Amino acid sequence: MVSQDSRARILTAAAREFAERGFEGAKVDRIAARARVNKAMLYYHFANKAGLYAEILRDVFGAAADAVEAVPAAGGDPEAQLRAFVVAIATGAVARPHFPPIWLREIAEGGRHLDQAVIGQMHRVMRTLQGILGSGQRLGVFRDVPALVVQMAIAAPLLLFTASAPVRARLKGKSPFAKPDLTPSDVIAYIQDATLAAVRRRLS
Amino acid sequence: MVSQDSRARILTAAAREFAERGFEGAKVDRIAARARVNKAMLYYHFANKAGLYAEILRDVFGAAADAVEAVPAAGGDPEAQLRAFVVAIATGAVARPHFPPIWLREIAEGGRHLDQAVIGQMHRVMRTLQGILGSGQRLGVFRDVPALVVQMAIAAPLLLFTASAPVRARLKGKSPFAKPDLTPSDVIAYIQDATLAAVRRRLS
DNA sequence: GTCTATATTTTGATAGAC
DNA sequence: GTCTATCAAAATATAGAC
Repeated sequence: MVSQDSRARILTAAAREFAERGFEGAKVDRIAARARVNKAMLYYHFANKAGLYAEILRDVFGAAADAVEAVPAAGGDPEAQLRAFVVAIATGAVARPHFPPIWLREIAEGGRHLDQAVIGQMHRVMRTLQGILGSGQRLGVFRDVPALVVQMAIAAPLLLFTASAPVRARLKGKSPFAKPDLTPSDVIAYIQDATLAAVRRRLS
Repeated sequence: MVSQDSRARILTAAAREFAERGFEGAKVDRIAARARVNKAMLYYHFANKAGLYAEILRDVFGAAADAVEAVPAAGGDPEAQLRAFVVAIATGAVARPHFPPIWLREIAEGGRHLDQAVIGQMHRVMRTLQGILGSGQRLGVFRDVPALVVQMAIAAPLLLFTASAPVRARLKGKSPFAKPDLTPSDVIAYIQDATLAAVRRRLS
């Protein structure tokens, strides 16, 4: 159907617009223009700006939760799973480039637009990480660290690194930014190392 | 002078409003109301909304740069300085609670409002960290890691933790958030450990 | 320095024809 | 499903008196 087409185009255009400008900064006219649909079409498919935004939030967080939950399902020892968890968060963020800015903004907003569906998806991520950390503790290889802190120490640098790509590109050439042309892999490797070192039971 | 008073009140009110709502979400009427001044007063002191925002950005980033630069000035071995660097970032963020959300948003925005002054302040922070890492490398206790990655792995979790306080408070009681009532010190200690473990030269 | 009143623009949203 | 035309509210900014 052609309607599916226009609806889908609106969703991708809106994701971009919300990522670049935030909820208030995003303009309905601009979303319609980017999607190459009439503004009235947008209101035919979605109740209003907030409803459109909510749908994108659910999609974005749902994909992250799915990627993360695939990690323990794939098996492996706790250390390998923790490394894979970092990769899952990172690739999820890279695969949907609008995800990091939207998430950062949502946190800064105090979660004003988070509905029950999205909160549930955040819980799925946390439960998965808690599972990995718990199994490591039971095996005696991990010490007892609050999962929320570990989650933040993993996700936050990845989010900031991805979201800051435009700024860093703009500042390129000017000293200490992007000096050695950092790749996502550099960041992933560092966070894997730091996380495992911090979580591992000290042999002493 | 009474004018200083109203000007200062506008600045603090604006910092709060921008932190809570972002540049577009912040409303001039609301800033004036929160500052208990007439809206025309605001335009007497500041050219426009963007000018007011720019002034707050400069203040916010300048304070962070100052706090960070005090660290090497205080001396100590590289490991102690790196720990102190983490504390400086964290206390800077806690002391100005509007700083984390504003910074997160600015990154998500692609640095649209960053002027030369603010970029210079970011450079001061990076240069300081590079100095600490470099001295550790020359002593053979640190390995060679890109300063930008280390900076992100330190600042990002602290920013997210502080900025997410409102969300976490709202979600309190509901499972895996705020389970053991995390304090900033918990996060600081974890990041210090993780950073040092990741940066330290492996003995082997 | 401070206020009232108001101009101007932008923007979210809808009515109604096709 | 799609479009034109348009409304109504909000929001930035200023003129001008005190």
